[in-house]
Amino acid sequence: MGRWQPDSRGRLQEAALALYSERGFDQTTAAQIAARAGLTERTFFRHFADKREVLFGGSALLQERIVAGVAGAPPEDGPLDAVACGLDAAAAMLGEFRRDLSRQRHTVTAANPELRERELAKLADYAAAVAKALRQRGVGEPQASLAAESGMTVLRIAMERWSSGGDDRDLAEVMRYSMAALRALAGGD
Amino acid sequence: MGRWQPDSRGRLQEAALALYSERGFDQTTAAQIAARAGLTERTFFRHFADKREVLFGGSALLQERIVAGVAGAPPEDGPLDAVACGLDAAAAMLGEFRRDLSRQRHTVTAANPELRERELAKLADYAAAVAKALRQRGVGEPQASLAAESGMTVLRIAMERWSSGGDDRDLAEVMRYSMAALRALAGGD
DNA sequence: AGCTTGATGTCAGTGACTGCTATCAGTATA
DNA sequence: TATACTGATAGCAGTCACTGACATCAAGCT
Repeated sequence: MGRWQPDSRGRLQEAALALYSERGFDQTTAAQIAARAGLTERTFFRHFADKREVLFGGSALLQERIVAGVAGAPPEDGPLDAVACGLDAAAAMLGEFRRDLSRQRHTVTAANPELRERELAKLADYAAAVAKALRQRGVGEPQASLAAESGMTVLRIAMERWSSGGDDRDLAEVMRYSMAALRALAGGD
Repeated sequence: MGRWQPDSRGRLQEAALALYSERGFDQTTAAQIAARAGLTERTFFRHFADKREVLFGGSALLQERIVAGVAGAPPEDGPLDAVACGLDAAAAMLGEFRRDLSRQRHTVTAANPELRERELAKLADYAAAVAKALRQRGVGEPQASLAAESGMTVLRIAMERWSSGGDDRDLAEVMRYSMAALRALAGGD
């Protein structure tokens, strides 16, 4: 067996979510998280750029999936249809998580402005990547950015409904429902 | 004359923008900003909650204007039309600023992830307020949130085009153009 | 004159985050 | 088999964002 326990990163993520839930984000220090994971504060900051980032471990992978969904949409699809394919990919990945964990994470991020800020920044990153994928499909500006941002808005609002328990349906269904509502709003006003 | 120079808050805002432009956000300390304004670090933090907030002085007022625009829209207007009225109000206020100052501010915020995060958080605040105003007009969920968020997306993309110099038209025109593009996207797909 | 208020200053402290250096099991290499 | 190398960690010192408690003192009020 190795010199250290395996999966320090995962242990830090678990410890952080637990402590943020129990004591609150502000009342938790990086040193406490590290100690709970059997590591030092210095090591925490080697794995995560800051105290917030530890809650967003899967975001790079999620972004890849969304972009792949958009890029893999049928060529004849319009911008918003392609974005909807990306959302399906996102729902497929997010739906795998246990819903109680999603809810716990949502409770923590909803309770703290700094964490909400970071969440929005992640969504903006996804949107930029999706806009790029749309441009590669031949969509111009500002259509590409508008479609990408609208898609991330739908993702956010659907996640909100889904993880706060306001809507009991499958995540993918909530997303399709929200997307349809958006189209109706803009189109049949 | 008073015991202190007048308008400490304004002096801090000017000093901060100047220093963030000259040396960069990260390379500027709160103490330096305060010193440039003839004040102490402690006083800086009495006026602004943190180092980022000093660049967002007018945001509360802007939010009021947008909400007033939405609330004052003709009663028969649909959600997106009401939001467009809010955007007109925003454009009227933002268009008053000198464009070179807007551009300087935009350059600074675009160059720094923490500042972009804060900008997104402000837009999310506006969106929440707009959604509330729409609900008071009788719009249900998720339509109210979707319309509000879409409106703030349009505001952001239009501001981006306008202040980075990619579009020479009047800000209000750029916003209307972007809003029309969004409607076309969702409707005539 | 005495009292109150409000904006500021002073000081000491906590904690996020960084740079540098040391350690040491595992691995490759001579 | 001995030796150098690598990678993940620990330890330590430092900067700076931000906070709480208390002091100051002009201006206005009674």
